[in-house]
Amino acid sequence: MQASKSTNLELLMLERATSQNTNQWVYQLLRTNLLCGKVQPGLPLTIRGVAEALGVSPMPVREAFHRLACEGAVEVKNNRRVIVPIMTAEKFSELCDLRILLETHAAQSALPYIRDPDIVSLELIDGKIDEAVQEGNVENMSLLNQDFHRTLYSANPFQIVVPLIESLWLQLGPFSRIAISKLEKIYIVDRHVEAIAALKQQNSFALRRAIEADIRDGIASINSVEGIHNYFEGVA
Amino acid sequence: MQASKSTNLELLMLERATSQNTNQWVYQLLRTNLLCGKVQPGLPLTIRGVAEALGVSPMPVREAFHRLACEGAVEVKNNRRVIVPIMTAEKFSELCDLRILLETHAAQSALPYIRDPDIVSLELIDGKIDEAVQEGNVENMSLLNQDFHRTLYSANPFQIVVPLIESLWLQLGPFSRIAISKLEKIYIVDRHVEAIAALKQQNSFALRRAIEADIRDGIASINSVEGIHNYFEGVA
DNA sequence: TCGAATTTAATGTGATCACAAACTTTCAAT
DNA sequence: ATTGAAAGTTTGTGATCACATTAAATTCGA
Repeated sequence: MQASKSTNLELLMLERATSQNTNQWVYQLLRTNLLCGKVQPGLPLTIRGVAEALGVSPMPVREAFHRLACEGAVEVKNNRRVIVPIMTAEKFSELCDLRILLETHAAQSALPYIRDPDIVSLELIDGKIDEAVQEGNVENMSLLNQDFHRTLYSANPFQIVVPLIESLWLQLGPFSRIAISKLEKIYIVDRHVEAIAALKQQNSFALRRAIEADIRDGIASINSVEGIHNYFEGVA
Repeated sequence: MQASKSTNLELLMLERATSQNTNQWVYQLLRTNLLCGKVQPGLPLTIRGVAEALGVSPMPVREAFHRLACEGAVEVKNNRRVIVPIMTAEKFSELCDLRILLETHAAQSALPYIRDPDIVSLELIDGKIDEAVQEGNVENMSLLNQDFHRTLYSANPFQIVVPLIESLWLQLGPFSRIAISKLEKIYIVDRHVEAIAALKQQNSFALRRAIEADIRDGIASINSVEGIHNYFEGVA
């Protein structure tokens, strides 16, 4: 009768699209929860625990774990226990460097392919972000922000880099969520508006600057959190 | 009695380390075969086919396929058929750009952590590469070359980037193999030696230049292959 | 003889099960 | 009370199976 001991697992539920099979649904659901930081670093995950929580057999969960592990989204310990990785200062620094490196490249590669409908989409997303900010909906803020960036980079039909970037987001997600939740208020210089302006002007340099500033702003606000360094490494 | 029709599948076999379980063994084996290009683009892969070839149940193969798919190493078609992806000119160009971007970054990030034993390891690997070149062993050439780069970048204990780079290698592997096999003779300016020299001097700029040159040499030799463009996209 | 429809085979998916490794708890001995 | 081993539980792994979907082969009709 006792449910799986895999701690109290709170997951953001997602509708299961009719087209996607159980594998994909479970994977997407876990992925989304990691991206928006719904699960906290250090949280142990068990196959049977998640399977019960989702009402599926252990099989799709097992596969999802392995896929997420190879993206660095979860960590398989020597004991073959799976946990949400714990952030270190060095990892955080490296992840931020790589975000800037890859995302500025992705933005510039996408620029020649940007058309008016793309810009409309981006402005739509940016509007939704404002709503999420006003509502204080942190999960949506994260997910929509990622949506903005992904939409921009994906304008390049030959892009290879988005999956790499998403891997970085996955590794940053749970930690970032902690930091953001501790932010008193979220001050925003809307770099997205700057980016959209650069797109309209086909100004590659301004685009790079806007994207880099956007990322750096996010990093800065995380670093500004009082006592954030306590969340590096030392979690029980 | 009829064996699985998944074409004539020739795989480079790997010893199964006592420590690794079936999952890991199958994954590593397929991964290595993709990295060194032992399997050719467009080749359809079936779970049961590979499982029979390896003498394991379909389960570990299924998991390996999904993991490789999320690394971009294999492609899951709409019919949920799995094939080795076919290269396009645009993908190739983008993959090369990303290699330079990420690997020069990785090298420079690793530089401060390089110690004498690391250099010894690199020189050892470089020696083995020369052997492989003289033997004309293309698989070993690829694998050892990757080994050299991976060893260099991994000197940084906080590196995040190696899995991203390996994803690029995986996508380039099968295509590169075709190109290399068509090369009359392999001319080599040994950029590895230049890189090692830069490491010894702790010369960050020279290191970046050597790594970039090494990658560009590889690209150039692929592009120099007569009629290589026929292997873009149009494979039956 | 060729093409469309039906049948047959093959394939991926997801669930269940048996097993071994790892972790917890229990209990006795110092 | 503390330490140690042993029993019990939980967990990941890998194999097998039933089912739905898709590809291939065969058959039937024009």
